[in-house]
Amino acid sequence: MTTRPGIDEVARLAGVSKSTVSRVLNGAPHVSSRAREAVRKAVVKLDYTPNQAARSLAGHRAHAIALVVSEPSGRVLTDPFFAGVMRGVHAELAGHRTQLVLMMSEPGDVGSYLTNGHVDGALVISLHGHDPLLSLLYDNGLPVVAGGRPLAGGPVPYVDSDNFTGAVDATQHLISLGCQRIATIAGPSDMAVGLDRLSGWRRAMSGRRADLVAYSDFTPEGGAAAMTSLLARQPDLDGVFVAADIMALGALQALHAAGRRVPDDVAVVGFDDSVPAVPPLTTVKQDVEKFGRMLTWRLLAEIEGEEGLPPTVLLPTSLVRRTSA
Amino acid sequence: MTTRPGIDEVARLAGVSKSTVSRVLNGAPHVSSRAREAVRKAVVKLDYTPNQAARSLAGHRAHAIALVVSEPSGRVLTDPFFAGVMRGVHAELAGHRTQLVLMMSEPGDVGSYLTNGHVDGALVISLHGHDPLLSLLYDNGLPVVAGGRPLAGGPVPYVDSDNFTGAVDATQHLISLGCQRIATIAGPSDMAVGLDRLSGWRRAMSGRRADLVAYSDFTPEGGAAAMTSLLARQPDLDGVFVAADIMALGALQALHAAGRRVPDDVAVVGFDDSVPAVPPLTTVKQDVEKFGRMLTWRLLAEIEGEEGLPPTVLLPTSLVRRTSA
DNA sequence: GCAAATTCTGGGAGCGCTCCCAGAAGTTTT
DNA sequence: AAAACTTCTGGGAGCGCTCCCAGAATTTGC
Repeated sequence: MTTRPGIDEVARLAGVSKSTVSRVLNGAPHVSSRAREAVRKAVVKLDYTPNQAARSLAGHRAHAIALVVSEPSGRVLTDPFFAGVMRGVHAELAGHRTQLVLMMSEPGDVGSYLTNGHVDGALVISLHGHDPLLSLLYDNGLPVVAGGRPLAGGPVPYVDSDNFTGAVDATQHLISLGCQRIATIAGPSDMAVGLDRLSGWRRAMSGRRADLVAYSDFTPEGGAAAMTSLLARQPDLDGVFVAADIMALGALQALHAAGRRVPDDVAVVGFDDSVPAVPPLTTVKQDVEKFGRMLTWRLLAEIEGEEGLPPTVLLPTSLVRRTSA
Repeated sequence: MTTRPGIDEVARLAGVSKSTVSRVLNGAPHVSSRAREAVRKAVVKLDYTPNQAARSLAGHRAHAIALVVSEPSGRVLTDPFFAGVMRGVHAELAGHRTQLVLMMSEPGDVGSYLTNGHVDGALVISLHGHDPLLSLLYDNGLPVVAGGRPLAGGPVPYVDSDNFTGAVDATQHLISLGCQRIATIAGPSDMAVGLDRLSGWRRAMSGRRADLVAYSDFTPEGGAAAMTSLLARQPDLDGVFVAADIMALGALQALHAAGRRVPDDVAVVGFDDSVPAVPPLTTVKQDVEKFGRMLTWRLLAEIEGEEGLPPTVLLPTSLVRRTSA
């Protein structure tokens, strides 16, 4: 690796000063088109890439944002939801000369790392309960956007799927199918996504018996266990709304093991449209990639200091009919 | 956000010089335990975090490594394999004060970005065909480790699962079950992982008719299509080795749609142990998290300039018996 | 005991940029 | 035509660290 060209080499080759090169690089105004062109050529010729470290140090901008996964075990990574979001984040970041730094938040020092100028902003997803991380960041003046409604409320802007409406649609579909005893496998009650989908189910079930609820944890194993216990409580249940496809996978296994046919004996509706299954799941589709893009767009806008940004963005969902219900 | 404390504030509070603080921070020798202790206390009291940008600039180290996903579409992100690897990378990075920067390699400029000092090394995974990226990086003197054997060969160190042996085991299991007409759904032929698993199948099939091969692309849809075509060619096939669970999911759907019972009519063995399915898949398990850890360990060691590092690390696999075969 | 080695410490010169400031060049107004 | 702007340009002072070097404190050898 030969020594990298510096900004002064570019300046020399282009016949201008460092300052002018810097202006061109940062798209600042007050540069003659002749100078701009000369710099452009020099940059290409030398294959020059500005040194991020120096830029950050001098410019007080990190040129990086953090994606904080607030999950001790790091389990979320396996989640197709997470993968989709990350793809969206990446897509939106393209062309912004901004790095994506990935963090897991188990160690308590994440907060101070983030508030200490290493990143220009943070995306926080998979937030549980009343995690103080969000307000810590917010109070320190770091631009933050939450992925999924934070349970704690507060002034932090967030992007979320319309989980409530999605769950209502899913449940109504089950009802319209003629199901009489409809259960639900809900997500963790310390996350808004779990609560909101459960609320949707309750809303749609109003006027009916709505006590067949099993809480679980967004894992296939958890879904299987929940299904088994539901079956024990109500052997003749004929419909179930599972608050995540990933749990539905487990539920399907449990149903199969218990000798129930899907959808003939029990109709199953999932949420996420994230995994293929046997039989193919009827599910509530959410556009996770768009989710990631909105999240990132919102954060970048905040960092740029744009005015009048919406505090909340709710993305629509849609029911996808397949075989399971 | 109040002004962050700098190294000189720490120095002042600890009653020593900047240099000494720097030494303590970097674990350099020749520091009295008294000074070390004083600095430690000051750091805690001020909640001091060193400024990465300044460290990088002055120290000629980026304190960051890149995880390069060499997949145009970014599709890999959805793959449970990728998620597991990333978890491993993260785990191994903990305590190394090193950032993980995520990159997709579609734009051609990734190479020059990487070779221009923004990262201390790179992990390249999901490499297709004879992608020139690896040698570009290697030739520029950047420490690189490939995740999965690079098809192009060359001097770049790599970490891989023992795909060949795993495939042999899977196929032999099918044979020991008494299957007579064993097919395989292979991965893409421009990736070593696809080729190696196919070789394993061929090895185990030696002496038998081994022409029931369908190539696919590590997606559920592709797996379904491959299964369908296989069924058309050989309606009475009774065993199939699918080179990835994610494809097996699709194959299972196709089998189901064609009215075949698994495992009674057709026994199915997958690879990866990455997804739950109905019926639960018999599959070749590989420890993807360990994969990520090895990858990272190898790269960090290379960056540190350790001697006598193994050019290649092969991780063992094991057959997990479940219901599908 | 003193010289020589060894461990420790502080000073200060950069790392490669950005950004402020003052001045040069060019344009419009009176 | 000079005055008053406006657009452009270069110089140079940092940003907060690391690392080299020389000097102070301490230990060891004879």
